[in-house]
Amino acid sequence: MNYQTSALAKLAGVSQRTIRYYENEGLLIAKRDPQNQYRYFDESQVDRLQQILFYRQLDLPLAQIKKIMLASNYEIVATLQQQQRALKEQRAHLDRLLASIDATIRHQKGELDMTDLEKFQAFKEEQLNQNETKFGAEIREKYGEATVKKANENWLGRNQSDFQKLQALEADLFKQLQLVAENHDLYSEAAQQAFQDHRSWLELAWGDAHAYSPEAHRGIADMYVADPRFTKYYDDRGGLGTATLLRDIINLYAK
Amino acid sequence: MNYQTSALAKLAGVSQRTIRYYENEGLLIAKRDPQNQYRYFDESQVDRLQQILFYRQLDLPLAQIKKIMLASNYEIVATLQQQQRALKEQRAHLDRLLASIDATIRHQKGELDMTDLEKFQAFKEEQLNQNETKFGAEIREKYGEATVKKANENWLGRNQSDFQKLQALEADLFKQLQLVAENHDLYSEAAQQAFQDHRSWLELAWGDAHAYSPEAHRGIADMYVADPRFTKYYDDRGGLGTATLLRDIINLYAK
DNA sequence: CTTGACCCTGACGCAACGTCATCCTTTATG
DNA sequence: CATAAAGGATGACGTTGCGTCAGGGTCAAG
Repeated sequence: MNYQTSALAKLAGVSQRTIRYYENEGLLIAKRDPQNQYRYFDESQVDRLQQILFYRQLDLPLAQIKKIMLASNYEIVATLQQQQRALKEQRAHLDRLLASIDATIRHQKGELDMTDLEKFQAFKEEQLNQNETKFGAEIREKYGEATVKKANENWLGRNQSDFQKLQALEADLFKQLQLVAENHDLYSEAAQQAFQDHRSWLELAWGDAHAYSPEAHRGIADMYVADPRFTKYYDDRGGLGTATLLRDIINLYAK
Repeated sequence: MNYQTSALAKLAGVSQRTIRYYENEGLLIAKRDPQNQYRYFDESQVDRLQQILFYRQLDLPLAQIKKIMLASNYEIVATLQQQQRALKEQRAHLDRLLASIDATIRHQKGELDMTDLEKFQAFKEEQLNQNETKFGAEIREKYGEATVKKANENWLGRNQSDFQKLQALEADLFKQLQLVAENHDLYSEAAQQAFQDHRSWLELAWGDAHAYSPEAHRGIADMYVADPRFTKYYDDRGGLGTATLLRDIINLYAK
């Protein structure tokens, strides 16, 4: 029993284009009528197509499917496990996005007075996870890929209580910065306290993935001014000039 | 303060190509130096870019982002909610795929004697969910989109106990079909019981989304023979010719 | 004045088909 | 048997969001 293109397409519930495409890609094999070039598929191809569609369901790229169908059982399992990891990662990604989108919606609705912190926090997590932020890029250059990776993992694995400590430290940091802004004294108690707050924040944020160093601390301080995302964050919460102030304080004490 | 392309790109941690692309798409606005066509972006564009990247994170297509940034608060929320639904759907999809892939891996490893039923079940769920199966297509033609949609939701929302009832009905169905195959009597008790089993299965599978009708029942019976996926399924479990037998029985009694 | 370092504008590539447009057979109908 | 409708085939462009050259003009420094 031979199927023509449209018959096979109907059987499998896909388009003719798909059938032809698969044949062109070498995933399906058709006999050709030498007169009119019509394609004819036998039952074995029906089975093949079913297999292809099964793997396609799992979002495996056609190239992989092609290999898989020639591969040993062992290799198939390896491929599937890899795909499994990829899908799990995707799902985790979606979870983060959903959390973020949810916060944003509630913010827009005004139901929740979402602080910029939350937004920024979500944004940071996402950026850290994707290893894409300039922050990460710069640190990475200086301290190597592995260190940053550990730091990221550490950040994401942070638990609720650490998270709250971080927020508390930030709160005090802004309080101190407020004082410094009022008395204009970089050598005041408040300034020193601000520096300590920020240093503690950093150490906690980095966890044991990366030991504190004054150089790195100053590098980050510079970014607070150079990167508008961070500048905006600090200026929004502490008033105009806060990012610059913080940078100056850090540069003064981080030695 | 004006940023050139590369400066803005670095700030945001994206490529120059991305910046130019966004400008071409009208998402960012640049002043041009009339002499050399150099782009210059002011701070407002930095903010815009941040917003764009935020929404891009949520996997919103650029076209949507373009609209959103001109839209009212209300419309933004609507768009975000839509996106939220889409993402949730994606997550559910991933969950199903992961279940399927897990079963397949264990099957390949031989750890689990996955019955074809499980595979088929997963396949069916997936197909139903995607509204793509020929089964669905044909029913849809006959009874309209809304009915099928309800049926699908119903199927997917099915609980464990219903699921087990369905399997029990199928088991009995195959037992009766076995008997009919042996005595070759379409008018036997077994044949009538098989018909009743299948009818009950159908009604349970459709839930209250769609009232039973003999025409639909016969349509489905025909598909059991026409569609090799279904044919294979029945023949594998009940022996060669089972699909045809079942179709004949249904055509006889469904009036 | 030359040399990099930058900027610009095309234009192709990617993944997996959907969707024409154009042309050739096969099949059905009058 | 002529013609029309139906179905098959082969390009080729469109889609999405950029990555990645290639080719060419521009600007600051030595």
